[in-house]
Amino acid sequence: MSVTIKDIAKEANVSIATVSRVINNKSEGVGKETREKIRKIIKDLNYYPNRVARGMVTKQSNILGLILPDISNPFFPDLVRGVEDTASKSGYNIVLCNADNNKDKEASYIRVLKENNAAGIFYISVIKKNDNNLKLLVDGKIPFVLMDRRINIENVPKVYTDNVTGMYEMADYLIKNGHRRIAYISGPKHNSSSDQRLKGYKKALSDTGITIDPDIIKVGDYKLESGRQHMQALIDEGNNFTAVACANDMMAVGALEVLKHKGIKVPQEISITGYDDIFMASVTSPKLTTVAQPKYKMGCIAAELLIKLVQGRQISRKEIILKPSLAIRESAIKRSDNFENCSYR
Amino acid sequence: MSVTIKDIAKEANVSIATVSRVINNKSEGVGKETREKIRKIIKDLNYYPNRVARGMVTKQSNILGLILPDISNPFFPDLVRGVEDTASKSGYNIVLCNADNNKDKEASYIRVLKENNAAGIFYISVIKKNDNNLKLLVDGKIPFVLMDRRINIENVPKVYTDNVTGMYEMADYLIKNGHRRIAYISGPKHNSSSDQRLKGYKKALSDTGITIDPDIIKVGDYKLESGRQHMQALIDEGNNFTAVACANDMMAVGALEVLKHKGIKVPQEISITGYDDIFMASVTSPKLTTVAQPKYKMGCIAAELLIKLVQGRQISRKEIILKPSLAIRESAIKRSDNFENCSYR
DNA sequence: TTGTAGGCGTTATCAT
DNA sequence: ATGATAACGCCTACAA
Repeated sequence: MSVTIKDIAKEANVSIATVSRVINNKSEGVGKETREKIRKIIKDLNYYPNRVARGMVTKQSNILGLILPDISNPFFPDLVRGVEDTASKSGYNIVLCNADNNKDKEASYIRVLKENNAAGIFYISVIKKNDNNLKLLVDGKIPFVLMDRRINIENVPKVYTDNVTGMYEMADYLIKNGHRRIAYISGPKHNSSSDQRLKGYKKALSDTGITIDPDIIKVGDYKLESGRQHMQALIDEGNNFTAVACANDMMAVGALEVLKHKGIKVPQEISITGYDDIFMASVTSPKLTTVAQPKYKMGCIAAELLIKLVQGRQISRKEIILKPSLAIRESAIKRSDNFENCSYR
Repeated sequence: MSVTIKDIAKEANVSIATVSRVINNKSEGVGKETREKIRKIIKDLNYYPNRVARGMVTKQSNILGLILPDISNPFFPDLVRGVEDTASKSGYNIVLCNADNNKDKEASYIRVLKENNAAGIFYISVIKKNDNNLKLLVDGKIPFVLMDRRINIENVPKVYTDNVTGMYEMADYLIKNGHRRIAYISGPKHNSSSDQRLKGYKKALSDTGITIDPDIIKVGDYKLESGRQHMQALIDEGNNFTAVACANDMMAVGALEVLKHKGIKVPQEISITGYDDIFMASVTSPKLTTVAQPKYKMGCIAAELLIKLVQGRQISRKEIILKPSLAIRESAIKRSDNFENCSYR
């Protein structure tokens, strides 16, 4: 049995109310001497307050749930670190919930989180406007912030990066480097980030008057293997292109592999780009040119937001859009003029 | 305010005791009809039990702390996933604690975890026999298991992989491939896994009668940059070697980069190996030959262990040693006979 | 300045 | 088969 407020009270010959006062640093209501004495005893007995009991009466807790698809996905650790670092600075703990984008798992986590009296929830998921889990959150009156994905739901705090602009700028960069035939390996359909990025790609092309050719747009699933497959297909089908933009780094790495395996020189013959700037992007060869998201920062900001919410403080903006930036490295360069004679044709 | 057991009781015209009985599925003590009625009301009112309150009386919680250095380190996500997956299957939640191997941070997390009445703790850290935080855990009578590192402390449950054997086998593999001059880039000193791996390397060499040459043993810090630096140094100092074994993949990736940059062919001129088999190892070019640890499995096993402990059940073994295995890929091959004429000499 | 007592949502013991 | 009630550790009016 651990030491409780009662033990301290008994030892100090005061009431538990007095002890409680010094524990909570109530500035008034305790004599200086008593305070000192109690402090000493607390230390001697190695007492620490029981947050669970405290939570019962204050209706608060320092537990924040973090629901995300999968911590093994290299995109998330940085973001999670950001969340955890700033949360812990304010005394909050993070409960990790890997839900694999599975609605049932998410619902189950939400429930357990509620049962545990979690103060708030970070929610990273493929969410639709009328999502049932969203209702769970709203009806449960539990503060939450949506992260990473741009979702068209009003009145719900969210923080994400501008995926349209990110991919727009990347495509634009390719175009400015002379590329006209730019293949695209997209993420899964009906996934907001994926949709947004595709949109950015298309917009950049049409803004420059380049025809969008469905033949060189492939739909992958954000995983490495699908990058391989679609790169393979792109080549096998005899398509004509000098660059390929991938909707994320994983697929770009897969695509790069295929290219190298075929003896096609990157970036001399074909330029290739990614998205996310996961750590791996900086160690491939050639190093991957990609779109960097401020992942860690996103985590920090989301945490600050949620904590304010939890504490009932005002938040200035409900929607925070972070700017992505290009990480120009080695995998994309100026189109070579004699690309017609590329080895792969 | 959320629905409580009282609301259910009132609605059903029974006492809270009865409601409690059906909530906890007590087989006896409730009439069939009453039970049905209560079940329905629970559903209708969308009631869920408050675990915090329950914990107050049962002295239990479903919260497990996971103290690790840094989730951003690519080695950990898989392991964490293993922990979380099996924990959640048994209804336990994981509180993530990134402590950066910092004793104070760890101590602070341990404290908060105790305050939150955590049921148990996974502890991944560079721990010494008389570590103060260890005492905190033991004195606090909080069940915990040590993970990942082999630590020489009795009577404390631990699960880790055999690092000596892992590196022994890798060095042996290199030797069997004709290498005699095998450089080594070690992890930091006084780090158990690092020490063990170095030990394995040395043992493999001496078992074969190969002289250990301190000149080609460098001490890094497990980070990519130090792999770069020491590879550079190895070459600059004009050392003679045909292979270099690195104590982890990160450093191997850094070393590989330097080699490629210098135009030295891997593996034709120099073989290189890593340790850990993080995802990245499978996408470098050449793909990294490395020592694979069953990371996910380690997480699962540790979780099973801790949960048993928490539930007061018997555990069969206090120390579980997992076997590493070689992941033979492309970065290490047979020593070429004319290595004397390598381009880098 | 300090103490008393009620209550937070449950479980568990003991009656009925 | 059910109900009343103490207890878990703490906070917080309200009283003294």
